[in-house]
Amino acid sequence: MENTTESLTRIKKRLHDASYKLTPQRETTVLVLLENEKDHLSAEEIYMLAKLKAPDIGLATVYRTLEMLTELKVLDKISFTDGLARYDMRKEGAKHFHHHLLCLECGDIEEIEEDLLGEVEQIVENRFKFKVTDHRLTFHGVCSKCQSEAK
Amino acid sequence: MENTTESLTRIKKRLHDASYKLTPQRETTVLVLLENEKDHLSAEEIYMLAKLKAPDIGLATVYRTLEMLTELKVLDKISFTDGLARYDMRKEGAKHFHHHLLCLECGDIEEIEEDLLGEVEQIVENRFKFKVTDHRLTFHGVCSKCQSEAK
DNA sequence: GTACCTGCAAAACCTTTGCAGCGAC
DNA sequence: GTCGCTGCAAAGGTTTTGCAGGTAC
Repeated sequence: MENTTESLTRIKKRLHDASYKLTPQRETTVLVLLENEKDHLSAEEIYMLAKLKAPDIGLATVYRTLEMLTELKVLDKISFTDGLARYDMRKEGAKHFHHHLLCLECGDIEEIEEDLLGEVEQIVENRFKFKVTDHRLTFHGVCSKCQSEAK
Repeated sequence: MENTTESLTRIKKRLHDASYKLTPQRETTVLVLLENEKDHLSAEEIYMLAKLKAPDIGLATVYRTLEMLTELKVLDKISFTDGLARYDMRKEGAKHFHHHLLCLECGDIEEIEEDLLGEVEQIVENRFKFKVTDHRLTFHGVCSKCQSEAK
């Protein structure tokens, strides 16, 4: 598993290759994302956490950084049922966006790393002549924790 | 294939069972949805089309109707990449939400009726002990039309 | 009369934009 | 000095809410 320092170095290089600078504000934002990789934070939440590290950071800068990182495919932008955008780190080398399990009872979001759609994508490409470049897959249901509690 | 009158009757019954009235405004909104079933309309677009049939209808009423229909599972609310909510009729008897193919070049959205996820859902249920009740699956890529034009 | 529904306007909310200033080179 | 980046405040766009009035029963 890649650690935070390695990830940061990799992202730094990504920005540099695209002629963006890794300013202190951008580094802070990226660190917040790396330290909360599993949390599907919203822009506002990222801003709040960034403010703890760098109190002078502005919300607009966070939005601009998130937009830039999404464009560079460091991040994926996704919206679940509440209608506001959330941001999710794309794993190193991941060809596709990972899947999500959204629990309708507790709201928890679990991630599935492995790509379960290989075969399904083949069907889509062949039957619909649609060239797949990425996907969004979220299952809605009840997580194991809520299932046990319901008993 | 179910026709508009049958669908309207079915939805009318759905509202009645849930103690909602099918007011003229609600009927207009439902008709717009049925007549544009393939178009993934936004609330604003639905409002515009409803206004052609009933010029006095208010935007808030349309929003309230859409919320009610979503709650009754007559509609599914989904947001693609542009961040605003779009509404999609759930097919009669459909257990799950259908899939979408979003073309990144022309923005067109194609629907896939058949459920391609049966096996994948089994894996999710068994491996992650997650009880699946529904899903959202959208493939991003290039539609057949844009592929031919690119040549 | 009561309960539900409506249109309008205002408010709330999330996100983007304009702009003056700052900093690296 | 130029160019990119920043914070702030304002604007923009979507959705929700408060409220007075209307309608069905």
